[in-house]
Amino acid sequence: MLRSFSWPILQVKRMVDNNSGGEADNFDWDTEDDLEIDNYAISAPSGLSTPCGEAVLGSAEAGSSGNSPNSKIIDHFVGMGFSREMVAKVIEEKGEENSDLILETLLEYSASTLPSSSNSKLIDHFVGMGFSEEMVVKVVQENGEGNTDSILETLLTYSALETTAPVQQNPDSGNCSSDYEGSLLNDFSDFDSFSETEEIISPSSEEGRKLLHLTKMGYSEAEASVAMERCGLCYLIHICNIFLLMVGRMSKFHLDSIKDPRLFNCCIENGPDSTIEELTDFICAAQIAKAADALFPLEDKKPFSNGSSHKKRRNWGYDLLLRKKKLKLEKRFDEDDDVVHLPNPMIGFGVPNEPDQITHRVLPEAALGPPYFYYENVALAPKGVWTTISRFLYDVEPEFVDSKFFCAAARKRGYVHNLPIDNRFPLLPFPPRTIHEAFPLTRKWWPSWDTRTKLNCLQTCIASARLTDKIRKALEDSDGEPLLGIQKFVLEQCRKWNLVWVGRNKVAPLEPDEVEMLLGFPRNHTRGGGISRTDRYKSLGNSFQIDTVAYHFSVLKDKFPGGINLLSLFSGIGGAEVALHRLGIPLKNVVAVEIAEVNRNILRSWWEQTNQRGTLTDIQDVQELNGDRLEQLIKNFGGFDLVVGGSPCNNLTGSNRYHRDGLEGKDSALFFDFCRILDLVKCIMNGTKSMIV
DNA sequence: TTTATAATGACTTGGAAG
DNA sequence: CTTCCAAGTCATTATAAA
Repeated sequence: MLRSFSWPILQVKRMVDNNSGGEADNFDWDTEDDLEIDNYAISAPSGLSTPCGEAVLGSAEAGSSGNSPNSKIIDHFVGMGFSREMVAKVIEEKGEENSDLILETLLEYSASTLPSSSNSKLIDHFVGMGFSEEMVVKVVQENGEGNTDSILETLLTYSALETTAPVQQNPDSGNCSSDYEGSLLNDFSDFDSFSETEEIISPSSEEGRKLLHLTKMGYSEAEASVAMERCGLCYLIHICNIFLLMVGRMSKFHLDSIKDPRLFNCCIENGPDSTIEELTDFICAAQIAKAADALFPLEDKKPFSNGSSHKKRRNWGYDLLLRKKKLKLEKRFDEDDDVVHLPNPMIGFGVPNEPDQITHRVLPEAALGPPYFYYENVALAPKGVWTTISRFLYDVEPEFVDSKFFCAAARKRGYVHNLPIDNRFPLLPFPPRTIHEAFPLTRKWWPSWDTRTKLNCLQTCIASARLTDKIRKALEDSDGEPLLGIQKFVLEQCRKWNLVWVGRNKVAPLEPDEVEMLLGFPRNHTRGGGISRTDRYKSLGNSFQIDTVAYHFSVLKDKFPGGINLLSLFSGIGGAEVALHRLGIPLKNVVAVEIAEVNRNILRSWWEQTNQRGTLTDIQDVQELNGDRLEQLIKNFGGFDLVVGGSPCNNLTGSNRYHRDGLEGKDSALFFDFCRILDLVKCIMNGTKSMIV
């Protein structure tokens, strides 16, 4: 199942490879824009056209809290990417009761703005892969719609051969016979407003130089220069996606809450007059141009001296923005793609004492170390999340493992890493593998009808005393064997809250030290030092399962007998450090980045009481870890051997009923900082190497 | 102000049943 | 094939207590 995992980006890359005869600049940058805008108009409150964070919020609120009774449903569809005007009109026509009908009509209207395409979904599919719309339409006409494989083949052939085909502008872009010209014109005027900022970007102006300088804070020059070798277009898309994410963040949150140092500093340097357009436009243009220069070195060397090419590149960035919107939209009714099938049983490439071990895999070239990297997050994330994570991490297939194969509690996690997978070995002694082994005293009180042998995932909260009391009373009411209904209720709650039997009719949540034991940490690892009991549960619930992670890390023991330099992002209570230590891999230099002070204290005191001989460097926030800082750190001890991180899951996990927003969520978006930092480390280390060689 | 406590579903998946 | 059901999930928020 996992083997048949296919990553669309690979196809894009293949296309670029075929096309790499120095003619890649014939790639159609421009023509899709108009079509896409027609199809997926940006609605006004998306934040691109308003001057600042406060204003963005203001307008969004004005939009959602208006006195119109159906403003909520309008917002719903606007959030899906339709223009407000179109939604309002459709609701007026169809009423607001039947949301399916509304959606259908909206899609119909959107599709009707596509120029005479017989199957817009099919075309969008291939356009989404990176082919130009013209080419796709042509090929579909030639080959028919039936055989998608032959369409893809032909497209690949065309993009390899067709190096001199004139790029045809869509002549109908302003001639669209849609009922929504008003909204479309508005959208165009939004785009036009970007031209006002063009001179800011030009390096000939004072501000331009200042702003240009800012890019260095995130992406070093070295990075751009090796971008071509690394992964071609994939890299460009990567940069664009980071940008898109920032746009998303900016439109969602107050300007004060923007932590990205590039944007933040840009705000400061540019003064309070800076607008969202200026900031995002700058970052987009600068980064895309930078990447494009690395990609197409034969083209104009000066990134901004040619107005039209600059505009093309920039438009391509917005094209991507639109494309991403479209993807989101497609997900609503086309769920063929983007589904990662979790293996059953969830054993990844293999776990100790189980058959079906896989000891060989071929990693994409861009993924190869040094450094080794290891990324972790919840397996059961919303649809598409793991596809995105994998794409951003060099298309490495995630390894999904349930920690119930290592200890007495389940923990379904995905791990994306470039570690070798042969000759793994487990930590010894084995931890208790069943509830009874882990908590022998509970056996006496464990009823026969509670058939659990493993606990469910250890989370950050525990059951209330009222619940356990309720269970006790329900059981005391029945004499002897409780009624089936009672059994069912009790068992349901026990599974939900991981309750164990501690007395007659008495269930209880686990104690913090019991959680420590299950997760493989030393007893009292999180105890004392000023942390509250509530926060212990929270920190532990957010941590690695040591035996699982150590099993994956075990292959490093032979490779680094003299010790390891570790960059630990989102290090929490130090799961990675503890795992390596328990494997007997010496820790030479550890840079741990962790936002919570209590967690940093826990790691620090563990470091001191385990008599570590290396050095531990604390950093508060991943977003203060920029290129300069990393360059300095890497210079100090010659590079990192391993970069580990499990970025926040709270916007991905099913437990979150309030803000399960996916990778764009406030906290889970920090995943992209993991990517950014890993990128920087790779580039700096490669740069250093080539200078030495 | 910090900490503890209690109340609060949605979404996805796999598999059985029809 | 579709429909239904069971199971599971690194959580957030409001409020009371310390």
